[in-house]
Amino acid sequence: MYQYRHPHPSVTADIVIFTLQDEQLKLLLIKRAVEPYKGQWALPGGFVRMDEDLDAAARRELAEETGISGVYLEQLYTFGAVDRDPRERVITVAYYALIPSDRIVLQAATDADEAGWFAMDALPALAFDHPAIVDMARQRLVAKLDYSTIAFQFMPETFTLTELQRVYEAIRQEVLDKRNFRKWVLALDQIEETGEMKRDTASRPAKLYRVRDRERVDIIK
Amino acid sequence: MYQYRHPHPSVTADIVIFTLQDEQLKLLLIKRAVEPYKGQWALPGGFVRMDEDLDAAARRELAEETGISGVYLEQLYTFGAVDRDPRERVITVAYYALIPSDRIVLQAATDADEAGWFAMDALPALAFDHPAIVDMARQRLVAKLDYSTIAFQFMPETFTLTELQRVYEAIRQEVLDKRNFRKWVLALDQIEETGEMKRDTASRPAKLYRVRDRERVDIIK
DNA sequence: GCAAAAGTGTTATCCCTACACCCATGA
DNA sequence: TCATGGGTGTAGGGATAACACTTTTGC
Repeated sequence: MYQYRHPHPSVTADIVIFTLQDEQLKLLLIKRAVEPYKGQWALPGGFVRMDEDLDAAARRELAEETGISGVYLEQLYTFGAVDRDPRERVITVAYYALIPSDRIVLQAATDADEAGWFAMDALPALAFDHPAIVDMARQRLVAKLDYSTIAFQFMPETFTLTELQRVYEAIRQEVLDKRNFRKWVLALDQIEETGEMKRDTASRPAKLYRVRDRERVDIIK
Repeated sequence: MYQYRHPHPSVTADIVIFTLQDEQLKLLLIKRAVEPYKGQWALPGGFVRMDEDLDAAARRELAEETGISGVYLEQLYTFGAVDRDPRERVITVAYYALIPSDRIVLQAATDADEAGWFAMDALPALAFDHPAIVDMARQRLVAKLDYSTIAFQFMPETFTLTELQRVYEAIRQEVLDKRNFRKWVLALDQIEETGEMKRDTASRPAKLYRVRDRERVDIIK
């Protein structure tokens, strides 16, 4: 048992895990195996251990749910309403992560019945205050499209300009002008031609590009 | 005594309290009365109570240190490195607040020896990881100048356009063109003439303005 | 009348937007 | 040869940036 002179809250890390699949923005949810909200869908997350930093806790949860590491992860906001968990005071540090579309294979879930990808416009009912967390994450992502290179984090190793444009269109929910998009994205000077072509389609082959510095997300403009 | 099956961290709320004084961006620090870092300057802050939301904890600390309420307050980031406090695991939810320049009179400090305003370019050594918190708060503030009306939160009830310009210049650390600044700020349609003039100076009187909706911080552009 | 700060417009440049047709390939 | 998506340039409009002199007051 652990004893304290004053009451302490629990602290968890929850993660909004985004990816793009079928030209749709999707996120990973798990079905809760225990009360409260047993059987409902929720964000992956869990308690922050005493010997790990907040970012490390988020990365660990991400790895446990998806088997994925080395992706973009950013702290979103901390939610701490007194009654957000019916059992006890739980403060959650929310993160969001972006998964390249070629790495979305899920491994067997660990502490949940099931896990699955859901399109943003067809989400099931969510447990706790998770709807508010998801909503803030979506807003942050949309905002960052405009002033950072965050969208590249969704792309596989190589990709065509049209594929990249579809990513922007899916997140911003609007169609973009092809010529203007290409001028803009090339002017960013963040992607380069690989020299290869994408040949599998039944039309003219498209040039393949790669991101110059995959690790880095720049603030632009 | 409070007992738990698993260890729990402490959670605090720390606040970076900004104001403008003598055309300088300043922040409020308190001198620590207890170990660790006894006698060093630090951000105001304290434990989040079990029955108060995070924002409420920040507002309470702000009121205790300054006697001020009803000002702009925003969550900044949550800092939770394992060893950021030498005593025990302490996770802090950092906030920043903006105080109008005519409300900076401090009341007697409660749980600190002393409190004082320090110019950003002449800060003393700070306790814990507070330098990193202050740095992030300054960056957030500078960024928000560009895309929100946050700077109005520093202004007193009425003010001249030149006084407003000095605020932007102090935060951005650069001089701005008078004509362009006036065109820009008036086009925002957020301030209006009071009809009064500022007469106390030994030069031509200046028109006084007020903020249309003092409560609100708009995202612009 | 002089010092000190307030107030005021125009022009050039850059960036963003709108817009339509030809090209290379596989079937 | 046809269907499919790939690839390309220009012109107009709006916003931003540079820039200097006159006005009003107190002393």
